[in-house]
Amino acid sequence: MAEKAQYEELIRQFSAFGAVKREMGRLLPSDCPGGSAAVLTLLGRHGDMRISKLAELLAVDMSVTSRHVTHVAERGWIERSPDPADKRSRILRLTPRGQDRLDEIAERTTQLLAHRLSDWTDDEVGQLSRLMARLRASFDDCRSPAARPPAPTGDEQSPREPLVHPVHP
Amino acid sequence: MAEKAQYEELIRQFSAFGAVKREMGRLLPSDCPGGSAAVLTLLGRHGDMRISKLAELLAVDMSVTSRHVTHVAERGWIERSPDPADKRSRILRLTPRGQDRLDEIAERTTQLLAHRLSDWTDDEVGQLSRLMARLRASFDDCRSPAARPPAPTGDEQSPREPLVHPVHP
DNA sequence: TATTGTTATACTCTATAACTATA
DNA sequence: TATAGTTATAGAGTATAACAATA
Repeated sequence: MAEKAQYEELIRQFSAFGAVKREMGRLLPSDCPGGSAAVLTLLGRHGDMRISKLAELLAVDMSVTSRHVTHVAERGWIERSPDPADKRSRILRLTPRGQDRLDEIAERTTQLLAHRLSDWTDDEVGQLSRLMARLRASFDDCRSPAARPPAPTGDEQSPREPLVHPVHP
Repeated sequence: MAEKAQYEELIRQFSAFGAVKREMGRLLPSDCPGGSAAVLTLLGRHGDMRISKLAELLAVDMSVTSRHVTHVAERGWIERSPDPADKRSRILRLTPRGQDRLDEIAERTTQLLAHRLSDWTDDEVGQLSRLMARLRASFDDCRSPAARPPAPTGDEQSPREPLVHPVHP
């Protein structure tokens, strides 16, 4: 348990982080805003899924997810095929063109980070990653305490499902 | 210099951070959205200043800052007094009512963090603060390389000016 | 001419609520 | 009745550009 002044300092850092986020957003292609990029990234990382699952990973409302998905689907970056197990659902899948778009975005963003964080050590980048993952987990845990395993205790970080989506299926 | 996979992981954490930010925003009073809270916080931390300075600290365009300032001024939380040294400018100052509002917001947000991060050590909270401050600095440095001291090298964190605004002046 | 600040406009992201279709 | 998804609407944040007043 930390002191109040430390929390206030942390909150200021949260606020200032917006500037970093906006600079990252500025290098996205104009036809692929942040929401679309997030959809492509999560589909590339976790593989095919339905909208409700994507909404959970994005941590936004399903209605928001639906709009992002429509945007990327209209550009041919994903396909929505019917779910044989549930006719209400559709399964989202990255298309080859979507994978290309994702690769391009990943290339741009990692280059920006490599440039900005050129004087950071490998370990420092890892530390920031880990702490931010844990921060997200700490907030998630409090959201639905009943729907989670008893005591996570450890440092569990990012992906709950390290699935890898096959490139160009 | 870190590996590409590490940067990609960090980018995913940046994206996921939005959920934390939104949850923090949800506990703000409805008449004091995030932009207004940021104005009050920075005025409380750095003391009286003009809009252009505030825009720099917020790292947003001055037009955006102007709107936020108008919002808080309309509610009597700050005063805009003429700058004797430059008739184009006005000096922003927190009012007692603004200070009360700020205290209330700080109380709510620190309580939320204290609850969510109850199992974090003092040191871990400090680490995250430091790394996020350095992240922001790394991005700032690249924005206007000519307008900065030659080689910051160190871990310099948050406030460039640790001024403290007198409470209830 | 350059700078400070304001306003108008447009775009992105988000949540809530109402709705359809299916379970 | 409950759930998956869509759409309409509203609100917050931001950037760009045009503008006024002053330096």
